Amino acid sequence: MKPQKRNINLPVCHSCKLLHHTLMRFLSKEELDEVVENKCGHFYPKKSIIFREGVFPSGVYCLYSGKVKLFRFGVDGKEQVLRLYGPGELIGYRALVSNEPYSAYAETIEDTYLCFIKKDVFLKHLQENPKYASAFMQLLSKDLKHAEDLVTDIAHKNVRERLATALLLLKELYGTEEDNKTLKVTLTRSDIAGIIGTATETAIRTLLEFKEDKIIELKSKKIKILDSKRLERIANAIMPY
Amino acid sequence: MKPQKRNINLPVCHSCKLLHHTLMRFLSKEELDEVVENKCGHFYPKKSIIFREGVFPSGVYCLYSGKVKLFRFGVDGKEQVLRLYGPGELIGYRALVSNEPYSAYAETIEDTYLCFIKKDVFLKHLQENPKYASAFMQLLSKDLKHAEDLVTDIAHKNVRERLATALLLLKELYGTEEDNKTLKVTLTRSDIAGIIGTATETAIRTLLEFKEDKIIELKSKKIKILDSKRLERIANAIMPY
DNA sequence: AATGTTTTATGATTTTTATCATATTTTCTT
DNA sequence: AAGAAAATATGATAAAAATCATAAAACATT
Repeated sequence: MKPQKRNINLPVCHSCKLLHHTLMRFLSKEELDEVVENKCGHFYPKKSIIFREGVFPSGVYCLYSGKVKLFRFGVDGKEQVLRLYGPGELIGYRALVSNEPYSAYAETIEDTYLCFIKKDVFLKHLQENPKYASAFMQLLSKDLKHAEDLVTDIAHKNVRERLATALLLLKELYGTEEDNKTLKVTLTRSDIAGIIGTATETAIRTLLEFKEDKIIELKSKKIKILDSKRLERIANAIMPY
Repeated sequence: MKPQKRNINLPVCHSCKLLHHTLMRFLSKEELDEVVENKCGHFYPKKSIIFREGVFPSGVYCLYSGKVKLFRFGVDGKEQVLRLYGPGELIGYRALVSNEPYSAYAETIEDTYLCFIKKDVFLKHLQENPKYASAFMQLLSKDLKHAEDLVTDIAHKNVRERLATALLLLKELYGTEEDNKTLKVTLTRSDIAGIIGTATETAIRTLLEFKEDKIIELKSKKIKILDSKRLERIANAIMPY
């Protein structure tokens, strides 16, 4: 049988190695105590759903380790990835502050540990700690800019340009292995199609095109970026590529 | 010669008819005094630029009357409209709170009056007034949701579906004339193309298709919506349309 | 190691939309 | 009101990407 989501002990925030990479670094010791009392750790195996569209949030998730994708289904029934998350990032706050049900799905793309923080504490700190609130506004702003970038890219870049953009983003976000070239994420072709907003077959073909052009190397799901500069030129539609 | 942007006296916030529709309703009388001392009214004729990509913001704009579009240029050189604004709405806060240059252009789509509020006061109130801050977070969240909706729509709806979506949005946002059917906004076909992210010719053809189908009526730039229900079905890709 | 399932790959075809060219209409300017 | 400029309309064609079908490879499970 498949492994399930389960409760797990994770470090208290004060001693969490990620504290200084998270929003929580703006909380006081006392506030952090409150968080610790109102959080609990979870383990989600690869490909498990953290939350679903339509459900009302009862808190936020803080990613400890692993990788998560936020996505929706389009009217054509295909997945569109809106955002990828890595360690230290908060997930699911948009719907919470809007007092709305989630408008997207969150799913792990590899085995993931995270903390769930209860709504009340999170909102209380947002109300009471101006520095925290201010950092949170910057986070929302950054998300908004990212979403607007995505709109412009999907509307005005072709598949080749979007794939190049996505590969560079994946390198930036999740990093590479010791060779400095092989992406640390493992995604199916259909995940990649969901990221760039295209059909799976088209994503496959474009990846193979890049391979032909010696821009990348493919070893099953592993992608090795041979020529970042070239990808940048393609991503920004600088002709000739 | 073309009329230019010019300074204009607009009501003090306390007696502004729009106060209760704006974010500023969360400010105290004293805070509102400060805003009044640090704002100034402007008139922008139709088709004038309010701000440009790349410039650092020195405040926010509060729309008094008129209509504004926020847009970017895609790598293909075509406009993509990210957001449309109407009376009572704040414009240009995203870049301000991120401490970044504008990442888009704002342009009036008709003669527009607005107030410019200086950065320092705006940020001060955001720091000091938790209710104001909280309402602002909700605004950012709403923007984020809207941008994510746009991503999904552009990636997974076809032109017909996107045009239907846009026409309904225009009706909702800017309303209709006395007949309850004719849109109050006047947009060029190329503006519409920019909103739905397509080529101008395609926007024209799809509008004419809707006219053929008796869903809308076109009288030069005026669009009359004859069958909202049908537009909704098209927008949500409910087959048969 | 064998088997079934999922993912990837590849070809052929269709559909959608962009592009280019040009005509017509509307709007603006004098 | 006339003339110029801009916007709209329309046809022909090209390009990009989706879809459908099927084969091959990779992966998971027993």
